[in-house]
Amino acid sequence: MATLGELERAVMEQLWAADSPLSVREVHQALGSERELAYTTVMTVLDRLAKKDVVSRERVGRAWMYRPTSTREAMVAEVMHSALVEQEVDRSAALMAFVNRVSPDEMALLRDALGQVEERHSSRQD
Amino acid sequence: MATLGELERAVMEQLWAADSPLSVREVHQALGSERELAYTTVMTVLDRLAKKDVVSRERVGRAWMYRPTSTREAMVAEVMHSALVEQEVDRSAALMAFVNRVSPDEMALLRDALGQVEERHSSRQD
DNA sequence: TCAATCTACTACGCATCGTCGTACTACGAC
DNA sequence: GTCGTAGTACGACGATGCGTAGTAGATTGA
Repeated sequence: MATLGELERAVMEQLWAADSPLSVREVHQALGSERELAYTTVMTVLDRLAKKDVVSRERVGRAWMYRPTSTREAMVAEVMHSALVEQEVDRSAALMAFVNRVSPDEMALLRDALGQVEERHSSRQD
Repeated sequence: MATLGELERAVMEQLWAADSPLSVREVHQALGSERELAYTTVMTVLDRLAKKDVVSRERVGRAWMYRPTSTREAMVAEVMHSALVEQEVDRSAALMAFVNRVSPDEMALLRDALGQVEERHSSRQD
């Protein structure tokens, strides 16, 4: 579930960019500006994404409306975490390597995120 | 490069567990206790890993000796980071989601790692 | 010289993904 | 009520990656 194909990813872009569920036709048209694809190609991809639970769908009239099951950021976090908790890996060393690897900007963002979450945890005990 | 197959992963386990480069035969024997594989199967896998630059090899006599190109932890960090820097993703939100997702233990480790790296950076300015 | 060892190359089956066609269904316009 | 259009369901094909292994050829030690 971590790795989507290229077209699958492009379809997800559209769904994430939209603020409401999209039909196959809408995704097809949105992709149309970048690449020419058959309508059924988009349909197949959305179908596969639904089978992988990456998107969910809901019937509206005779059409299905598709939306992502989670935000892009949540998916990224999921990939990051699943890499970390891989068996046998030394998490401490892996996190050290990770922190060493990020840019200064990202490190600052990480520090902020850590601060916010820890603050939230402590304030929950009021 | 992020996703290795199951057998590829098992081979990497052996290489990471060893403290020196291993020959095909050694990897084959090391795997032998868990699963029965043809010698050439292991050879093929090591060959593919070398083509992917996940391992490097060096000739010793008529045989090749294989070793990982990076530690397991560095590979994990790499996967985590490449997920984070994916185009278009809101890094701040992704890092928030990540921090929210880890266990308390992992959060403590993350805080330590961040502290160590930041301290190292500041002390470098002496 | 001969057997053992090692590599290089090829191959096959299966799963996934990009890509699409065909067949069927339902609904609105005439 | 029929017919075209929009929509779905399902199947399929080629490429690629991976698990798996066989065969051919080279090299080396006895």
